[in-house]
Amino acid sequence: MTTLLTVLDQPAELCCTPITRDAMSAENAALLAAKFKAIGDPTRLRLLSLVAAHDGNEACVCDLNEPLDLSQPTVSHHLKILVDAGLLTRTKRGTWSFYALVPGALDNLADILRTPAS
Amino acid sequence: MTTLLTVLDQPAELCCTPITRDAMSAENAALLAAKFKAIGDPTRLRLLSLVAAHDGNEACVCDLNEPLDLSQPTVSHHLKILVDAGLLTRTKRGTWSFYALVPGALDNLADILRTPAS
DNA sequence: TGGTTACATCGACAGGTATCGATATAGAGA
DNA sequence: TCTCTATATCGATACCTGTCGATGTAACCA
Repeated sequence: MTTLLTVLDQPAELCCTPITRDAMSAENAALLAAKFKAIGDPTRLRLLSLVAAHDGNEACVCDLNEPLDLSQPTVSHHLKILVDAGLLTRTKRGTWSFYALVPGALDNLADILRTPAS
Repeated sequence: MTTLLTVLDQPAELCCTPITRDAMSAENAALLAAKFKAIGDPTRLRLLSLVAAHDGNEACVCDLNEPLDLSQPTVSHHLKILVDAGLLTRTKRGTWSFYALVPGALDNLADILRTPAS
């Protein structure tokens, strides 16, 4: 009886009473699924990877468009989904938009997946 | 420059050359996204949680149907997706089907999300 | 053999999503 | 102000997905 899939994250969003054992509530499941769904897409995984590979975990859109072989609106669409999921932040500097990893966001998701004993 | 989102898993599926730094390849992204997509659904997250909450990380379908408030075919559909993603295994004993966590599967996904330095 | 139980599969349908071209917006520079 | 560049948003479309009732299947039991 491992106590898997606990909910420890989302301190920003006022929700999610932590469950340390037993099954996951429907509300927590919905909130977590939204985040995993955001990274459950090849393009968005690559975008996260590209951002993480840059200095300061931050990248300009101009650096993200070319390697993906997708139209600019499509890339912008995926970036918006990652921002809405709380995984990236957007900062505008001049004409350029910079996307950065939200510190700890991916680690929080990792903690949920890790089995204690295993 | 963190070396995030490396690919360490899928030893069973003959694929995925490990990338320890730099951006993720399209092939790895597709394989990983398929797994994250499987857990990117509230019902499937709850199913994983229910299975993990049972002794031996194994549960009978009869124990999984009732707490979800979904039809039996729908639950069966979600379980199949989790099996296809390599996260659960199915074992038939008599009339009953038992689903169990694949050892290490979720931990491998967690490793991919974890940022080294952070 | 026939019935019952447990579960998977099928077919259909509604809603979601990834993608694109076209367009809007907004900042920089002349 | 006018233009150019960078990016977001819009509208449309094709495809995917979650859900259900109906049905198939296989094991157990009488």
